Amino acid sequence: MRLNRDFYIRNTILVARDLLGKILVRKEGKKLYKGIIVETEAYINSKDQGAHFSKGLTDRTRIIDEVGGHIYIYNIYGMYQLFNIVTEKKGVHGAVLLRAIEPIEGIEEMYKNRYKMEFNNPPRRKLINMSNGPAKLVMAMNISKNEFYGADLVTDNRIWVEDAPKLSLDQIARSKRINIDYAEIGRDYLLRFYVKDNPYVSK
DNA sequence: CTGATGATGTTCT
DNA sequence: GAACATCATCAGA
Repeated sequence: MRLNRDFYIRNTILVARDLLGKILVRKEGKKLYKGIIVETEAYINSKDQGAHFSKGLTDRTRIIDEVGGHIYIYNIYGMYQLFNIVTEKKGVHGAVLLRAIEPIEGIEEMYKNRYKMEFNNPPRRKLINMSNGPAKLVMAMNISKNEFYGADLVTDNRIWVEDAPKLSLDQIARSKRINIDYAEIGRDYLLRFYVKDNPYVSK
């Protein structure tokens, strides 16, 4: 079952936590890719200097004004794109960054997307490296800003999130977010969530 | 295994 | 002109 609007329009931190264990599904023609979401980060209100929208929206971030469930993708470091899910009601700003997934279906195709190489008995190291980071999972699932900026996970037929049993709190760990040391207010917030002991969680 | 470094170009000041 | 929600690669231990 696809997650519906009600899931996404809640408090951003709850959405970030509850996305753990859910299944990100990407359909590309006849190919189907699925991965368990194992790591997320919440970006919250205007006091959170780590959030791109802390000083108001720009052309890059305009979609964050939309109702929860829309996709916010942005370019970073010239060569990468990061995937976020807009949260909260329309007009309330919040987003969740997906930082890692555990591939469970379409693995060989995802491997080709990721490495531009045939899947041929690869070492475990390379399987883990397929999607254990925010830009890596975007490459594995062949998601691009051009095609997916502003798409709606509640209605789109190329991408959505499937429900799965809720994880227990003792399966979930929490920490500071990665690489936002520049944010004097916000860098110490415990807004990164990940599945304990899952090998696909980023290093 | 760890830490350092360079790649690369859009966005914002 | 600087900053950047990252990754691959390489040197050293």
